[in-house]
Amino acid sequence: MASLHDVAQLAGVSKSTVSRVINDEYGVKKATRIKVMKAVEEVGYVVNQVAKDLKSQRTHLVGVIVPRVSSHATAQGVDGLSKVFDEAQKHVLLASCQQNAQKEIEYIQLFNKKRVEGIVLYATHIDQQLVHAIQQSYAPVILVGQDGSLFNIPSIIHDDLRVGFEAGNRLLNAGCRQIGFIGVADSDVAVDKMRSEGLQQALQMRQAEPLLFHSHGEFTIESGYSQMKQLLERFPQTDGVFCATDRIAIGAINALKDAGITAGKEVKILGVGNDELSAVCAPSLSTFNYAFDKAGESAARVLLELIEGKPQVMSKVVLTFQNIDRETC
Amino acid sequence: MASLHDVAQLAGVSKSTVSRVINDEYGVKKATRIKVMKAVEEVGYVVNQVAKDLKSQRTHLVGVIVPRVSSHATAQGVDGLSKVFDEAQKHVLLASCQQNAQKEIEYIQLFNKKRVEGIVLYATHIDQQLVHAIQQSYAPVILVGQDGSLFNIPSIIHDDLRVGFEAGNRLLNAGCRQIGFIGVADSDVAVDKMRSEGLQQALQMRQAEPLLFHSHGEFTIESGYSQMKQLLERFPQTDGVFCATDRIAIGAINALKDAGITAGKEVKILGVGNDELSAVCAPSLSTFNYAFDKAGESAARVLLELIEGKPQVMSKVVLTFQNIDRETC
DNA sequence: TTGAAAGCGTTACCAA
DNA sequence: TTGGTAACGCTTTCAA
Repeated sequence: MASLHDVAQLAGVSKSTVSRVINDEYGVKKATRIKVMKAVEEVGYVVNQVAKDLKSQRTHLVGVIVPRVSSHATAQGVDGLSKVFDEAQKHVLLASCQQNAQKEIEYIQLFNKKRVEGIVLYATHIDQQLVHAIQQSYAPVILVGQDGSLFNIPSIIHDDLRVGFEAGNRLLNAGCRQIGFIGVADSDVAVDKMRSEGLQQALQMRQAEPLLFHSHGEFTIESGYSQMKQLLERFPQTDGVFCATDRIAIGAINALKDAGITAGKEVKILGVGNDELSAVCAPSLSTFNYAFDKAGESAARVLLELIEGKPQVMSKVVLTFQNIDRETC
Repeated sequence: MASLHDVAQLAGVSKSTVSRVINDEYGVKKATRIKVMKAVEEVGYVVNQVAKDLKSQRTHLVGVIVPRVSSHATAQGVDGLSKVFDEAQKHVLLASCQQNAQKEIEYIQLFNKKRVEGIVLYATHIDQQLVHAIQQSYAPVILVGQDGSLFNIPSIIHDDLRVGFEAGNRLLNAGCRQIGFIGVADSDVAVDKMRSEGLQQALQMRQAEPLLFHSHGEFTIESGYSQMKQLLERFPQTDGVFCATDRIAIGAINALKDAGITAGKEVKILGVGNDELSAVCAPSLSTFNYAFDKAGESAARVLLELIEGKPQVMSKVVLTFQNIDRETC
């Protein structure tokens, strides 16, 4: 592949001159410019950005780490942040970890070798190892979805405590008395811990019955289904269920259906996320709208400021949500 | 940020020696090795991959260009190809074009500057300009979703003609006589042209009534809804509709519902893709399963072979599909 | 208006 | 077993 050197030779000028022409600098005679441009055409010269990056010590690269891209939260998020980065002329190096938490750390290190200017990390949990890796990172890291502010890692999160609190109030207002929670791994602070805690706070404050159950499963429809099925047997008195995500909630709706129960009548169901699925399923799912695209955009914007060396002004951004009332509550 | 040079100085050895230690080459005295490792720790040395890439003339980078990531086809595809590239130690530079076709070309050029080793392009249409840009690319390009084999661009596609043909047969077998097609932009050969053409061929072969209508819209539920609504007025005799995608089909189901018609009874509906939505909506959507994850994996694998300099053995891979029978047909 | 040379951080070859 | 040096492809400074 042709280099500046080849072009220079063909045009009969020096590399410096070719460089000047390529970069539209002035102070080059028109005749030389044309001569050079012709040579560029002829050899099919394409700038070597790697060399340029090395010379300039800037890569214009940002790293994005996600557990997987085919989830509502991350897909929307990646589109959101791509847009912002694109406008800022940054390019996205994407790593999909296939749910393998160890890889998050490997990618943080890899991205540092690649000299990315910043990293957006969609985490599902946060432990000592991860915190350490982030602190070791030369490139600034911003966390999305989990709260790392305790460790001074700037974070974009959703208001998971309040969403649980709201869920409790919505279920109680709908007349529920025996309320349970279907969550995910308890290492997931945002999705499992905060949301259930908010729910419990609401029950306490309203002096309702304490939480009937809190079960742990996966982020899938199938998992929601099988959990709800088991829970129905153990807790037939259940009349309200708050599910940590919409997909889990849809599984729960199906389990109720199979048991001859209509979600929204005998048992109220509430999800989180406002996944497209929730509008389409039957009965349609009452939920909370989480602005995943805005989360991505915010993360990108905050990271850009950090990259530009602006002082870090916030320790976290907590995004709000909207109640979405449909048929199941 | 510390470089080999700094480490060398601190350890009191030459850069060459440090390089040898870093890269685990043998022929280094144990004592020196330890001395160097200590220095590495001390200055927090991190390899500069940019310099390494320049020196070795290899970036281990592949570019992936998508119209957007938050669609079933691309999200699944990106996860699939990420997995394969990850195993092959390649890293993914992702560009989300926000449906702006001009950007596809810009990104092909940008990626060449960045010296990616190959490019996966999810295209929504294919024109002279795009073909030209691909032919100019030094990095091999593989197309997903559209057939570029006519221009000698290796392509991974779904069997869009046959899916239309099958759709025709399924609708006819279900007793439909007045069949229409709801498509997308007619510049989209794969999704609009091929699928409708297959449908027409089935109608012809079975000597059924010719296609009642062929309308053009967007890839959204809303668009499917508004089109179906209009078409119902113009063609009240319709008893079967093949929709170019599942989302469009779901919009159509809702439009029928609003008109007091049950999809699957008076009017049969068929979609394409087996989007998760199709299993969850009511009535549930009969469709065709497209293996988007496999498409991504295939693309990655084919590209890897090209990168490794293996001869190009195929001009396209046509993936098959499965009929998914649910309630609407 | 142009060119020569140094240097970005590596590796690889040759010499010591 | 180690070190010096050139080279990867570019930009930038200084001199001509």
